[in-house]
Amino acid sequence: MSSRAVQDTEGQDAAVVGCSTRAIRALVAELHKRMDAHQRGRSADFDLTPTQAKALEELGRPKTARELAAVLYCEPPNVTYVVDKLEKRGLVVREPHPQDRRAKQLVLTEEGRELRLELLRRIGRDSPLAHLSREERAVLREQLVRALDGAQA
Amino acid sequence: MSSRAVQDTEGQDAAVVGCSTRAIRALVAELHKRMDAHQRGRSADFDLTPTQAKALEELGRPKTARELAAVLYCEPPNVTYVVDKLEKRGLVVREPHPQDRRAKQLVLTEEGRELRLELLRRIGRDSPLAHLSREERAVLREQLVRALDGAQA
DNA sequence: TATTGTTATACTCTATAACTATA
DNA sequence: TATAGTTATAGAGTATAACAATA
Repeated sequence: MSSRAVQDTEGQDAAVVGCSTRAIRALVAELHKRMDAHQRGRSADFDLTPTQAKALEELGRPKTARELAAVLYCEPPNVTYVVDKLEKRGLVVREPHPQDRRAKQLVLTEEGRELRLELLRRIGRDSPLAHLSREERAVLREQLVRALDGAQA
Repeated sequence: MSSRAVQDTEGQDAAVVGCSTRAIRALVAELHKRMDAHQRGRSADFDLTPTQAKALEELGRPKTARELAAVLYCEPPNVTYVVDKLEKRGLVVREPHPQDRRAKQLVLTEEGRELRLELLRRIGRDSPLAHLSREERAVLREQLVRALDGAQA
């Protein structure tokens, strides 16, 4: 990132200079891209697509398909799609729901739980944020929470 | 977001509590999602897909197709795809490159320049960050830059 | 021989609609 | 009648391979 001055409204560098909304959007997008690329890479290390990895993470506790759809921000048919693949690999099983016979509980197998923990460990190590001290991460977190707080969901 | 305590490694709430790498990843992803949704919505207001809008933004200065591909993080065929649509709407023209007759300069038309500025103005207004003061944005920006600084690209 | 942009094509991901079995 | 999950299908969006023009 160069630090060429803000010359005009047309310059693309205006996006990363100053503290305009647009500048912050560019920075958030860049940070997200790096963390996402990191997670994508580590997921691939275990032959998991990013969505499969996210599903595995979220199934630390059993969930129904709809609950999983909610946290993955996707529609139920996609959960079927993802869970099919995890089930074929023996990482997840569909169990009958104790209260509602229409629903199913998605539960990690022993192998699924192990892979989940390995994945989380791997993602945490050599993360794009590894160079920050605990204090720096706390400050960053504080600012992110503040930014999210007043924003409309 | 509840504030249930960090109970164990399996709890999904561990993702948003504390200042672990994972917690920050979740926060960055959430903020990015909101800003992205906002931009998607404002782009749609002008009948632009997010990628078309991003291309329009980046063409504040003329670029070749490969340069545009680089900033859009995509492959050249997709640039052809996007530029085709922008050109049909009269927002962009493909001009011969002055130095290299293989390449083309992608240049905004007068209409394209106007739409670009309207779009940027619209995105800046009522942004998800509008509730932050100028000082708060400055602090947030400072932390984001720090996080990006040492991270491997 | 390498590179620019295009065409043709395939693949991934996600969404909608229709179906079943329960509630 | 409404809801949970599945199936079938279609649509974006993106990627790879082959090609023509030029370097």
